[in-house]
Amino acid sequence: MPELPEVETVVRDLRPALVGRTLTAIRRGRKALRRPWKKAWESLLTGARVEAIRRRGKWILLDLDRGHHLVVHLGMTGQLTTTETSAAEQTHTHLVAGLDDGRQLRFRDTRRFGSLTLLADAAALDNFLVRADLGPEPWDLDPRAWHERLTATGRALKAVLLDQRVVAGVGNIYADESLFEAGLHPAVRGRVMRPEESERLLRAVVTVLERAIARRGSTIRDYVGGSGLRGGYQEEFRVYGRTGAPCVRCQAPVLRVQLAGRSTHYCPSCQLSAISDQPVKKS
DNA sequence: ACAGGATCCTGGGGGC
DNA sequence: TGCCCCCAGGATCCTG
Repeated sequence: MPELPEVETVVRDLRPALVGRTLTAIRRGRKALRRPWKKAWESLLTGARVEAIRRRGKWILLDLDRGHHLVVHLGMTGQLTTTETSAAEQTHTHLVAGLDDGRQLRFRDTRRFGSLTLLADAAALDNFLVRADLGPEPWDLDPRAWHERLTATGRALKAVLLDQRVVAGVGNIYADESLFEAGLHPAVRGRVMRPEESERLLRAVVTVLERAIARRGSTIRDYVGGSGLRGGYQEEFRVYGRTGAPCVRCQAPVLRVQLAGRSTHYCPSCQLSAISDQPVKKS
């Protein structure tokens, strides 16, 4: 579910609620998540104080005193929230951490594509992020390097945008919305991009992500921010999930195809491109 | 090296 | 009500 704007919203919500707090009791559920949980982490976390909370791509990083880092990925349906201890525990809650102000930090994830990992020190965190091979945050991308990366591949733009090694944080929603913003067809091959088109796409990605952050991300079904509030950007979708509905610019029906294994939504008129005539499987 | 497909998991919605 | 199929904000492993 959560892409960069949603993860950023969770981090911003949790910052005032967590920084300076000490974790008290830790309770971990029985079901496995995407990465194995080690029992020893429970005692390492108990008594640890949260020094900072940050985001890198779609990863949430909790910096603890004693040098540990708790790394959280929300997968498709993950929720990381603080709540009153008295709040009823929802189904699919996999971690509950007491806080020294009497509240609780909870991790809930219906589909269990998310993960919780405790890393021992800064070196282990560096190693973890190196292995994840994360590309730059969108606003740190050098336009020339971005253009070179695009033209070095025969993949469709949609596939490149979803590749966390190229740019960190973009997922299915914001890839489609960015391509619409840039007026580029999702099936265009990176190889044929001209410098001004690459730059237009990069600007579109940044613009769309910033708009989405301002609206606290998008809630389609599961997503909530760190305080439990839903996002609002889904009200501003121009193509994502609007199959068959009229394009907001030209009224042509929005199309949906499969691309890079994901549902892809676009306006065949506004995102028409002379170089986009590659066959695309209808779905 | 690269691209595409299958896979992990649960739940909701639509059609019959 | 039940059943079956398709769909879902992601990452990773396997194949060709």
